[in-house]
Order: sequence, then structure tokens, then C-alpha cells
Amino acid sequence: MPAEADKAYDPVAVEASWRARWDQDSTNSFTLEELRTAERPFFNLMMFPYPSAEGLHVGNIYAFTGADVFGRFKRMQGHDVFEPIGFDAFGIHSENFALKTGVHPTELIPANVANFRRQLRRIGGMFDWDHTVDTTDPEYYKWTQWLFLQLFKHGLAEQKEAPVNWCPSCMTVLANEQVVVGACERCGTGVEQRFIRQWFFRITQYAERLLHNLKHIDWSDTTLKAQRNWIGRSDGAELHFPVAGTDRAADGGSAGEASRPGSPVDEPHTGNAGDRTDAGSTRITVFTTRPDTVFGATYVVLAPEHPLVDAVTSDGCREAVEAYRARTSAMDLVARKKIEKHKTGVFTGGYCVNPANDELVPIWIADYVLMGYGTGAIMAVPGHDERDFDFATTYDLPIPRVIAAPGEDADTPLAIAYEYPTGTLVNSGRYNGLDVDAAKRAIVADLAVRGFAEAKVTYRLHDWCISRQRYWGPPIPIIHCDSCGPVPVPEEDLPVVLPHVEDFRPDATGVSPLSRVREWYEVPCPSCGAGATRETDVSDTFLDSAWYFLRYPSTDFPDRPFDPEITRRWLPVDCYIGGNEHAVLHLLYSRFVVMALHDMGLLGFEEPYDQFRAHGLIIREGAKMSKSKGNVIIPDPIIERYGADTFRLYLMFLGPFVEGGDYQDQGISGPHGFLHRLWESVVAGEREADGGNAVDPAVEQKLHQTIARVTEQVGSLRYNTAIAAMMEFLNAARAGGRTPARAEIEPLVCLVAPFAPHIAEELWRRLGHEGSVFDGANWPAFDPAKAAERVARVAVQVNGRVRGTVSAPAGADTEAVVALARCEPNVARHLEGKEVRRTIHVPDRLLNFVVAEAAAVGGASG
RNA sequence: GCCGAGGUGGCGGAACCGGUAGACGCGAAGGUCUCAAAAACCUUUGCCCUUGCGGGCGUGAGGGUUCGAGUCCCUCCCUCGGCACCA
Repeated sequence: MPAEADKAYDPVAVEASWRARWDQDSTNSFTLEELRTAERPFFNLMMFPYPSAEGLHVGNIYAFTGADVFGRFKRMQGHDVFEPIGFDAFGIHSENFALKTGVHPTELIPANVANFRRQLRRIGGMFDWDHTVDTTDPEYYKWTQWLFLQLFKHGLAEQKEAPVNWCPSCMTVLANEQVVVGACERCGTGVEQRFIRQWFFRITQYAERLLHNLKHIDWSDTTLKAQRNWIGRSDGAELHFPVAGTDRAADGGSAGEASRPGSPVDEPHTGNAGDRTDAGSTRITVFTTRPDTVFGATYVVLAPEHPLVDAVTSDGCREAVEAYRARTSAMDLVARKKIEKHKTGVFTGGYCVNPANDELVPIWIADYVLMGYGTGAIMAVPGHDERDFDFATTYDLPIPRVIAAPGEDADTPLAIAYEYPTGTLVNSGRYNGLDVDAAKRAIVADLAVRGFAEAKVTYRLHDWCISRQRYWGPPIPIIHCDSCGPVPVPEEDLPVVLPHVEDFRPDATGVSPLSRVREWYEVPCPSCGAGATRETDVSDTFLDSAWYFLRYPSTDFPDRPFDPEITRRWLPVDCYIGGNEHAVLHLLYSRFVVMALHDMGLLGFEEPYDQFRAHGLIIREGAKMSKSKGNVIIPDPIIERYGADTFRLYLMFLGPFVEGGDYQDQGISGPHGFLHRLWESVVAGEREADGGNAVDPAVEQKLHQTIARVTEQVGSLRYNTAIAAMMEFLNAARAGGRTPARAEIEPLVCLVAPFAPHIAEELWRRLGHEGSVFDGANWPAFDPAKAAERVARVAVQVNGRVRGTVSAPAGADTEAVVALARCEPNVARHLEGKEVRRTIHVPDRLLNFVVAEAAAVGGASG
């Protein structure tokens, strides 16, 4: 019974009262029993946020609102929608923030989380607050550690040496983002490359399956492409180039005087693809996708770190080679990969034999060859690879042509590298005349017989390094024992609790902060009982987030990471929405973890997310938002003024959800006015004793067209056009100051509900319903008969230009429409004196007369 | 450099499968109400010519296919996002 006082729309009051009611009635949370028995389970997942000190930013709200709209829509269609949220609170950001402000993460994070919870409630998300996760909670990371142990036990975790960015002044390892143009972002000291022992997950074992499964999952196209490119399968061959000794003449004479081997190296083939260093038969193994160009390989390049560099370097070149290697290792990883544009390198003085033509080719080292990819060595084919071409030009090495395009021959000069994978072989001995594909097969087959080649597939993907030499993360549950090696912490001893270290900044000792906590660090070996020490690396935050969706529905179980029965019912995730910045790593790592758990028999599926959609980014007034520009949108005051419903509706209205949009400050008044008018329309109807207004057939038709459009568009995340359709409908229902009938407005309240849940609840109640609009499958049904157009407006063109429109009965045939069109004065005018050559009719849409000047009488030329 | 996305009114953005370009909203102009302002409501609003009827031009540029192109094809220019010299 609304009093006069609450006739006006007061979003803040409406929203507060419905928030309270949702909490009180547990509208959005599941009991364990409900999770066990839900009949139409729908797991609606969104990427959980990092709880920063600044609070929720618009990007978060945009993403969560878009996901929440979808969840509410599914719920109104009768699904049991589980929509959890959590906090991804470990990691470098907290650690740095804590170092800067002096507040310990164990105090900072709970405060941030509390603030996030408040803001997340305020925006009206349908979150199940009884099933949240916090990755820094020992009850959560206990299972993150358990996951590490499972991977370890199945041979998927191993230790390897790997390079890191090292700041010699801070005595600490830096992330790529902490390195600014080769220097430490904090102290400005030049960054070095260091090799340390780290833990890796062997994700590369799954490369082919990770690639293959992409064919079957319903993900955004851009994300699928990013994953494919990241895995980066390339089909090619490994070729072996026997080392011919060093060039002693290089100290004084010319390269041509090199000691040539008498005959092609013809040694027994061992089937081992690696470089072999047994006396006299050292060979360099290269990977190539273009074995057809082997006759054009005029030199070989090793990565500076390649293990054979020492062996092939001549005494005369040793000094230059060592200097070059030192320079490379002084460079940080970022610079090595990005900044160095023009290629550099040095000759080692060594030679090897091109197995295809027995020619002697020089061995160089250069930093454009990376140890981490392929075999760390390439055969350089300057005629057909742009990088090799640049390098050969710089160092004056020969650039022969071995592939000719149509119209070219063996002697056509090469101004740039010819890289296309088509053409005919030239200058390639008995393979001349073969096309590229045939030559690849023939050359690899022939070289393989002699032990110089194997067909090979490589992947760009490398193993997942999970070690972090930091404090704020879950300790890796391993104990190092001198006699037993790395021993897993027994599962019953989990969690390995992160000890409280007041001052965790790196100190002059260069020892990890965790190893300074003696009583934590020194433990007996679980295997032999001797004195041992704990692993001091913590794990990557990507590991925390690689399995969190498995935990959500099982947070009621303290004794297992995920309950089999619950997991069977709720997983895989039905819909996952998140940013494309995680298109590669997070999504790939979680796919890997699920695949591995599947193979261990712990999960019945091998892909975690049935559907994934990437959302776009929000910019403001045409410019990217950033703290330094001071143009960041602060949500709290906007919600205070307009209410969360208006804010949500506006964010979804800005542009297509998957593409993002431009937030214009003034624009919010559009959606705000729309909600006001919706409120007015319902309240006005309330005054007139039940349905004062009769249903207008034209409005009813529009209503059903709107239901159809909104249902279809919300289902495919085209929220902006769905909202436009609703606005259009309300405009039509109110045209000429009319008060819409109850049967016209009530379905609109339901259509709006996913976007503006609070006002929808309130109006639903005012329309006389008990309970929540989100309970009981209230999504309006669409009646095609009522939506059907009876009259079509057909555009009439003459030679493709619109000259008028006619109204014709829907489905009218050509003859009838032509008759109507000819009566249209403007059309008739344009047809006068013309001959109609052709008539094109698109039923209910368009009629086009194709005309020409009528043939002139008497055969005058024209 | 490579990969991905995209260029449509003053602005954000619509447009199914090649069929009336500019829905919806912002802004702007005029009006109603008001002592006034705000709010609300109504009308107009791609550009140019025209009193009007109407006509011409128009989706980054240039070509092409078609009765008809924002949409398809070719060449080029520009913007944004991501990155890994991947052999």
C-alpha cells in the first residue's frame, strides 16, 4: 500500500530495502542441500577480482554487471543459477603496496576484502555470499598446495634452471613489469640475467591436447585465436649439421682456407635428436619449418648460451665470443626480447657441414636466436627468411636463392627475402623443379635415411614456471633433504602456513625472507627424519586461480578440495565471462590443471569452461582511464546520486558488451530518465483501479516484438541493443501522454529486471506479486502470432534510388506491390517515359524498377 | 615488426543472410509549464540546394562485383589492444 510519500522514485531507498530483503530471505544463496539437488544447475562464473586498496573500479563493475545480467536472465528462465565471487589476494601487487605503505598484507588484505564486499553488494550482484573463496585463507591455499602435490606425484612438477631478472642492488628477482628499459623500477640499477633453480609444471606435455580441444569449446573467437597462437604449433624437421672443427686459419688467413672434411660425415644414426658430443662426431641440431630451403643455408647460428659454443669457438675468436656472451647475459630478458631491433652477432671461427650439399658453412652466435625455442640453433637461410636476410646483409654473408616464384628463375636477384611457402626449388641439386611441399617431404626423407634429419613438431608454449622468490604467496609444499632430495610435505601436514614475517623485504644476505624464519625453515625430513629445510619459493598466483571455480560449490567441505557429487552436478562451468587480458595464461593454466586432474581420475571432464566470453574495455570520453591522467571514474558517488540500477543500466547501454564502450558523463541521464518513466508508468497505473487502460493492439504487437528481440539479444550479450529495444517500447506505450495498461507494462518490468534488479523487485511487488521476481521463471513468453506484422512498408526504388514507400498487406505478391507502387506519384514521375527492363521484389521490404530510356522512335541514336 | 580488433552525424553507438543508412541515447535548437530556474513533457536535428514539393551528396581513401554495397573482393591510409625476432 504505497503512501503518497513513496510515489516518487527514490533509488537509494528502494535499493537498500531490497538488499536487506535478499539477505534476509537468502534469495541468492544455496544451502548444501540445494546444491545437491538443484534440477537445472547453471554455474555462472566471472573472473574474481584482486582486492586492491583503491576499491572496485569501473572495469570490475562493468564485467561483473555484464555477467550478473546474464545470470539473472538465465534464472528468470528457470535455471538454478549459482553465481559465486571471491578474492584473488596473493601476489606482487599486495607485496609492493605493503612495502610502500608499511602496512603488512595480513592487515591490508582483510580491510580491502571488507571494502570490496560492501561495494559488490551495493551494485546488486546476485552473489552467493555463503560460497566465497579467498586465496590467502589457509583453508583455501591448503588445497592449492594439495594440487601442487598431486602434480608432483604424477611427474608433472620438476625443478629446472631458468633465467630471471636480477637487481644486484635490491638483491632480488624482478618481474618483467618491474624492469623499465633495462633498469630496476625501484632503484634504477641495471638489471642482470641470472640462472636459478625453479619449479615448473610440465604443461608442454599437454600442448597437443590443449590445442586440439579448442575445436570443441564455445569460446570467443579472439580468445581461441590467442590460445592457438600462444601454443604455437609448428611442423618442421630437426636437421643435423656435423661440426667440422674450428678455423685455425681465421687467426690470420681467410675463411676459405678452412680444413675441409674429406667426405660427408657418415656416421651411425642413433635416433637421438640431441647434439652429440662424442669425439669426432659433434653435430649441431637445428629446427626448421622450411627443410626445403636447406640448400640455401649459408651459415648456422647458435644462441649465445648454447652449450656447444665453447667447443666450436676457435682460439682466435674466443675473446670476441666471450665478450659478446657477457654482453648478452648482462641484458635483461625484456630487452633481449623486445628492444634489440637490428641484429648483432659474432663469428665463432667454427664451421659445420651442410648435410644437403656437403658445403662448409660458418657458425655464428647471435642474440636473435633464443635458447628457449626449438633447439637454440638455426640454419640461416638469408634468401628466404627476413631476419637471416638482415643479418647476412649486415655481416656480408652470401644470400643465394633456392626458391623461385612463378616468373622467376634461379638467377632472379633477391631484393628482400622471399618467404612465401610456395614456389619451385632452384639451386638445390637433384631437388630442382620440385614444389615447396614435395621438396620438404623428399629432403627430410632422404636426409633421414642418412641420419641427418627427423620430422618434428615443436610448440612455442613452454613449461609453466610457478616459482616466485617472494613472500606473499602460498609456500610450495616441499622439503629439501640432503639424502632424499625434494620430498613432498605429507598431505596430512597441509597447509604449510605462510609464517608471519614482519619485515619481509629482501636484505643484504640475498636469502629469501622465508629462510630467515629458522623455526619454520628447518624441519626434519618426512622421509628419513634427518635435518632438512623447506622450499622457500612461494607459488605463482596463477596457480591459485587455476582451480578456484572447482572450490566454489564445495566450500562447505573442509576435508576435501572439491566434492565428487557436487562437482558432477555443477561442473564444468556453464558460462565464464572475463577480460581478454587473461585470454592466454589464466585460461590456459586452468585448462591444464583440469586436464591433469582428469587424467588422475579426479574429474570426469577435461575442459573447465563450456562457454567463455571476453568482454570489452571501458574508456572515458574517448581516452583511456588512468590514475596519472586523473580521469578514473569513481563509482561510489555515481551510485549515491543515481542508484546502482541506473549505473548498471548505463554501463550496459554504452556499447556492445564484448567490445566495451566510451563512458560519457552526461550520458547517464538517458537510462536514468528511462527508469523514472518506467516507475511513473507503473505507479500511474496503480492509481487507476486495476488496468484502467485497455490493451492497445499496436502496443501489444510492439511488446511481443520487444520480448523476442530482448530475449535473443540478452542471450547473446548484446545488451546495448536490448536496452534500446526496451526504451523504444516504453516510448511507444507512453506515446501521446498515454498511461500503459498493466498487461503492457508488467512484462517490461521483467525484461528490465536483469539490468535493474532492485527497481524491478519493487515494481513487481507494487503490481501485486508476493516474493522475488527472480523466483519462479518470470521471463515473459513471446507470442509470434501477436508479434506478426500485418502491414509491410515497402520501399520503392527506381534504379536503386528510393522514390517512395507504399504500405502493402504482409506477404503481398509482386504484381500487387507493383500496382500500388505505380500509383505513388513520385514513383510514377520517375517511371515516366522510361522502359522497365526488370523488376526486383524483396517481399515486405523493397521493390526496385530497373529502367532505361524508352527506345526512341525512328531509330535515332542515343 | 608480427598478431588481433576497428574506422558510420557534433558525441556514444544501431543496421538480420547484400535490400529504405543513422534505431536508442547524449548534446544542441525551438516550444509548453513556471515569477524565475531546475525537473518534466512536446517538436526539430547527417550535410548541401529549395518557401514548399522535391533533388543532390553521404558509412577512412581509391578501384571492382551487383538491379542494389556500411555489409562481398582488391589496393592503400589511419586508430586502438596484445606481443613472442618462434627458425
